[in-house]
Amino acid sequence: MSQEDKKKDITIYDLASELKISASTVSRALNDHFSIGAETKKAVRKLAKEKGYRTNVIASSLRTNKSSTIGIMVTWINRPFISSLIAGAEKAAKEAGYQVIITQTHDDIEMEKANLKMLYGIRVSALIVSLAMETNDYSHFDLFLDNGIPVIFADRIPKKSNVSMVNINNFNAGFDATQHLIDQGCKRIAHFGGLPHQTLYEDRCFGYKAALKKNNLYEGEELIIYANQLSADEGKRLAEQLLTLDIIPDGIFCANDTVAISAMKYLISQGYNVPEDIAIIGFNDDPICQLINPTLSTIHHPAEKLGEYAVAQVLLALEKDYKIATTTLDTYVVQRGSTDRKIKQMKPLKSNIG
Amino acid sequence: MSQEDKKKDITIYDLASELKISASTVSRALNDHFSIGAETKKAVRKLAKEKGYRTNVIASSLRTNKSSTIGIMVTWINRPFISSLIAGAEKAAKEAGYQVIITQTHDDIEMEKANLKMLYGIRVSALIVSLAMETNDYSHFDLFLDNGIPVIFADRIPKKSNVSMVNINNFNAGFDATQHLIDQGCKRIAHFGGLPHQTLYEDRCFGYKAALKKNNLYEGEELIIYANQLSADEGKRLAEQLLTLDIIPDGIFCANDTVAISAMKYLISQGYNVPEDIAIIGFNDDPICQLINPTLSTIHHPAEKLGEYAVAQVLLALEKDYKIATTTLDTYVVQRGSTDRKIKQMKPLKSNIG
DNA sequence: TAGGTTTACGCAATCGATTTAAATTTTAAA
DNA sequence: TTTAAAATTTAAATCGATTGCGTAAACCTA
Repeated sequence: MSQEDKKKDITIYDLASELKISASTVSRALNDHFSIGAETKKAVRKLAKEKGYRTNVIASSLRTNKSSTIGIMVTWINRPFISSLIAGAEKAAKEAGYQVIITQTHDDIEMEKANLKMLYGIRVSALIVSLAMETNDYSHFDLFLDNGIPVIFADRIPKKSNVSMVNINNFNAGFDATQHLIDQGCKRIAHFGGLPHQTLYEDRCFGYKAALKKNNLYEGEELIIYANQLSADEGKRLAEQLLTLDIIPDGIFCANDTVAISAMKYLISQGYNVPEDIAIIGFNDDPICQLINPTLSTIHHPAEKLGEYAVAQVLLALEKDYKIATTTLDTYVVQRGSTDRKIKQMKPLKSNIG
Repeated sequence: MSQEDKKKDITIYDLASELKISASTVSRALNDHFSIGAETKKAVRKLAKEKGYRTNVIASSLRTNKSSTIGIMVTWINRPFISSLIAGAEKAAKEAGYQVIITQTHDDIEMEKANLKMLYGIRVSALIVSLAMETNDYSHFDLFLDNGIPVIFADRIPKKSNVSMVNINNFNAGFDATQHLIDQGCKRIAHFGGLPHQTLYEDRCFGYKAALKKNNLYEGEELIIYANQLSADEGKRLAEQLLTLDIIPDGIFCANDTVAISAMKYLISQGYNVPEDIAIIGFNDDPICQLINPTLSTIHHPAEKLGEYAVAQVLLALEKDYKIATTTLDTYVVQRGSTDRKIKQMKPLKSNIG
């Protein structure tokens, strides 16, 4: 296709000259401005439709310094709960007449910064962010905040209070997960956690500790093992480390499903029975939890709802003056095979380790 | 944050007036135009850096009718091989100085059209597309093609030849998968396929048939069962349907892993042994293949490479006049537990059904 | 040194939609 | 019939970067 063949876009000027009115009238008619007569509006819209007019959003954005686009910046789009979050946000955004643009940071701060610049460049109307794992300096978001562009942090939220956020109650979730293990008879419970400078992992850990304390169970720093990435590789590493302990725990609360599954596989390969010897509960309720054997108990993460609420906050911030707000959603335990000791106890059971 | 507080962006005019030169010179200096003196360029860049100047890509796009952004439109970002494709494309795009914007169609034609308009609206420089399942009319892409904006179809490609594409050799893949089952001793092989109006599924099916023919095995239309969505639910449905056949096949080639896994689970739940009674091979090599029991044999899909090649074609199309080209990559069989009959045959084996 | 080139830069138009302020037409009250 | 008020519409500026065209200054060459 050579240059000359390119179709030229229809502009408001084309419509204006054909209707023998001014471009400003066309613009206002298309935007349903009150000052334009009903007849004129109808005529403009009719012709616009006929001619296949499509507003040049670039020009519009240049003038208004806005777009009808919400940027979503996440760590990895292939994480099930992240894509659910996006799906929820897309749904809500679409209903409100907004488009959504997605970028991923691969958990890398530099990419986070680069994407941020890009999204700022295309003048997204608002931004929904799930932070990169390492991020603990938030100054690169000032570009948006200083310009009054709403930023909503979702799930991986920053440790500062003067920003809008949607998240889950990680403390309660950690507590519930641990309590669930306790209810299944676990006496010595380990925790595979994410880096505690991310509040969500810290809170899950706090919940875990609180449950131990409430039930008068042993707490010890050696029971908490941290993962940098919460990846499958890390899961194996953590499980290996777990097995070096003097007393092997009989329950593990993992900060995500990926680590839980990987650890479970490794422990089983080493001859441990799950849940009899070691019960395991994950976090997020990824679809894979139901596909493995034993199926993985986990905390259900309302990721899709989180996305919807994030957009709801965006819309509020866009309509009114910029408001700070935090929405916190609840989670619940999903019991599956990896912690289901009740049934097993029907049959004679070999005694737990530790 | 109220309106008045907003920081104003630095423009080339700000730089120009401070340096007492014209805005055009600033613009050219920043773009390294040959006609600008080295001294001037240095001074402009220095001040730009100091002042934190950031080019307004919206204004630039308006003027040039281009952006430095590549749009990627896929069906579902949470499919492992799709996110790999995106990762590959992002990597290649980044190296070439392009940004990437992702949208998903949820396999819905209307969303495909809406996203297309949006991406056109923000003047992406090029588009990489994996088609929605139902798409068999491609006229909505004319908006791009008629305007000389490169469109590269990836993986799910259209049934027309005058467009650029990157894909895998689905015929060979289907052949290899089937041949692999045959090599494992399967005599009667079923195929769970995607809708054949998508060429990739059609080709896999052709490969399947060709392998049967070459090995003089029974071919019958009842052995081919089509799925609309290739989802887990469908996988179960297809397996149920398979069990209604007069003679139960001893091997299944599934058009994706999701269906394969779901079908396998169902068959095992019905008392069949995999791979002894029925061997199963999937397609894509999703990570989950290694996590289930038995592990799933599959066709490795070079999705990430596909993404890289797609961007390579974009860059070619952008540099030169728009060229049509097709890149086809090879796949290979990954043998895992679900087809591993050789080892089992060491021990006495109950005879295959059918 | 006159005339021709280069080099380096500025002017002003342009991209298309929006918006302020002003002009025009219509309506309604006096 | 006037005239103020209301309802429409328009002209022109604007958003910020790019670019065709023009030109002054510096540099050559014969």
